[in-house]
Amino acid sequence: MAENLKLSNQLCFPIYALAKEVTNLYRPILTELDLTYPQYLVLLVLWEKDDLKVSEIGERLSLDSGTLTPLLKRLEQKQIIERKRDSDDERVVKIKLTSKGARLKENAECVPGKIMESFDISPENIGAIKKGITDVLTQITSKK
Amino acid sequence: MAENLKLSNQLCFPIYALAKEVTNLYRPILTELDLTYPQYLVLLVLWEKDDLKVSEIGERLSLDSGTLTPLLKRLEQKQIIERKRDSDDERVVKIKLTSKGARLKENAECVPGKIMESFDISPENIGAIKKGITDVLTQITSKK
DNA sequence: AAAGAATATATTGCGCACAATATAATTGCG
DNA sequence: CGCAATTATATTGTGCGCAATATATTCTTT
Repeated sequence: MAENLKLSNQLCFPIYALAKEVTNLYRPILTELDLTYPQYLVLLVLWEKDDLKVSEIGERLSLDSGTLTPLLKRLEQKQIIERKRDSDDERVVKIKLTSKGARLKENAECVPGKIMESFDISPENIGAIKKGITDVLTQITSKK
Repeated sequence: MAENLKLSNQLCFPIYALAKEVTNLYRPILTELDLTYPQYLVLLVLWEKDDLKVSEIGERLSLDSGTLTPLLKRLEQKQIIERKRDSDDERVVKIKLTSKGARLKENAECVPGKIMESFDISPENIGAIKKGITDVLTQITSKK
């Protein structure tokens, strides 16, 4: 068998598999907060800086409007955010946390810790792995 | 702002983002073969060992029947595989490559090379990154 | 000021990914 | 043997993720 087509020789399959495992790791924890992992990511962005355009959230997370629009509408339905057209530029939709959305942050404080418990690795090793991953990531994305 | 909720301090976000970038990298290449990345993964498994149960493919790729059944039906429609109930145990569906599916392998030989061109990293570094990722992966999955 | 280009978001359609449930076949136990 | 438990796949429903396209607004150029 051609070596290059063996699953065990693939680099990308572990990346794909790990990403799935990671979101599975978050699932039970985030379900308690009635959130999905992508919704949680959007909130991480908003907790850091509120009142953003859809496109600004998209840039941060590499997600387009086809993904974000329905996701944001679901967050709106849960009254975690507000979507409002910008009066200065009616093309723009600004996303603002509601008070409920802002308060949710306190409940989310414990999430990273719970996740890290599953990673039974030293902080240094985590740093090294993260560096490896982000290096590959910046390389791929810079190539476009 | 609480440091632990900063996006830039997350380990899992780069993993999530990298997995998306990777499938985006495969997309134009696999589109030429009329395949998606998960379909390609199924074929990697079958090219290595043919005539597998749905569950055996699922174990290999960590995918359940909810994902695989429709995916395999699409591969069947493209006449790349055959789905047939096992006569010994009618609960089991065996997946076999068609001659077209077997021939597709030749056209796929070039895929890993094209992908690796996008990773402008030395083989040693790729190996190290892969090790880091698979280590985390086995750790998480062994914890269940 | 009007027409056309550019921009921002929304919509549609398709294919995963996974939980929950359903269906059908097989096995095991009394 | 007969029936409950188990096993294997299928179905349903929800939520991404992304390409392609649509719609609406703003900017540009003349």
